[in-house]
Amino acid sequence: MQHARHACAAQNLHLTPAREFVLSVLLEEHRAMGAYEILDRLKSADLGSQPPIAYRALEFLTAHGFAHKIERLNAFVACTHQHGSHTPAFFICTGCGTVAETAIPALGDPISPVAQSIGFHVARMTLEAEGHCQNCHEAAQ
Amino acid sequence: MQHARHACAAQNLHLTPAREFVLSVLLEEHRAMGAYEILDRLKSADLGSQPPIAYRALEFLTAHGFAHKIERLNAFVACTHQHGSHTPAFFICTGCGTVAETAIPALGDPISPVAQSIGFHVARMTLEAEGHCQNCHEAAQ
DNA sequence: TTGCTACATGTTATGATATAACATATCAAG
DNA sequence: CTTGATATGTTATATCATAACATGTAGCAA
Repeated sequence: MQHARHACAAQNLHLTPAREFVLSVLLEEHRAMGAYEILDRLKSADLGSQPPIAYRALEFLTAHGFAHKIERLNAFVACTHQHGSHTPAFFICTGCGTVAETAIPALGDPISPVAQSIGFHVARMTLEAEGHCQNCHEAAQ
Repeated sequence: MQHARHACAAQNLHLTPAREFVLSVLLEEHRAMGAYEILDRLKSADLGSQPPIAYRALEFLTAHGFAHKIERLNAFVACTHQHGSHTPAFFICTGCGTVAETAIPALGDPISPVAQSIGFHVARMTLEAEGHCQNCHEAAQ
């Protein structure tokens, strides 16, 4: 949150009330939330009541790397890396719903070699793993 | 297609007319198609007119590895690998819409080490890259 | 044959996710 | 004080997906 405020100030981006509120909700929950779940929170906070309000805030946050969309879930999470643009990878726990994030550089970009071999120019990529986190895995035993 | 018929016979799976038709459409198009686009084809072929028809066929095909869902696009492609269960990676061309598939083993599963380090047990994973294929990249120059 | 079971399909209705389009407001720069 | 860029408000609708229940069909066993 601090980080986001600083980053916005530095890049001359407007972290408006709705945007800041959505980010704070995502940071607190630390899980993937649907746009309409977020919209409910916005309603409660009197910051808007219609879908575009939520989608616009989410678009801003994802465009600037403060949040990411989890495609498998059609849902959104706060970015837990305090850095700018990067390609994230996610571990989605189907037990408790938490989402852990890691950056692709930590993996050594797995697809560049393949992409190169077929002449494909990658603009964006998504890596999402579903399974159980340590807690939920132990609980399931 | 041949492969699918054989695989179904071998595993005692029913490749019914609707399922076979959907697979043949996906194989011919060689791109990601939305469920409703597929449903239109089913309608034209008098094989059904309501969404569940398409979704059921797609569920069968994806469950048995004959097709995959592209999460980024909420769309489906035929599997282009003649093998059973595997984790696919996709290269989605935003120019022409074609989707190239490669199997994760070819990449040396990039996330196992990370997953292991945080105690995460991966059940399924998705790797999708968006960009331009060689043709479209050259055309854009 | 009957009746049972499993599987597949037909049908209606609705839920869930997302965006187009246009109006209004805010604010800083010229 | 008006212009342009950005953000918000509002209505409507597009797009994607599934729940729930009814019907059909094929194989099998009594």
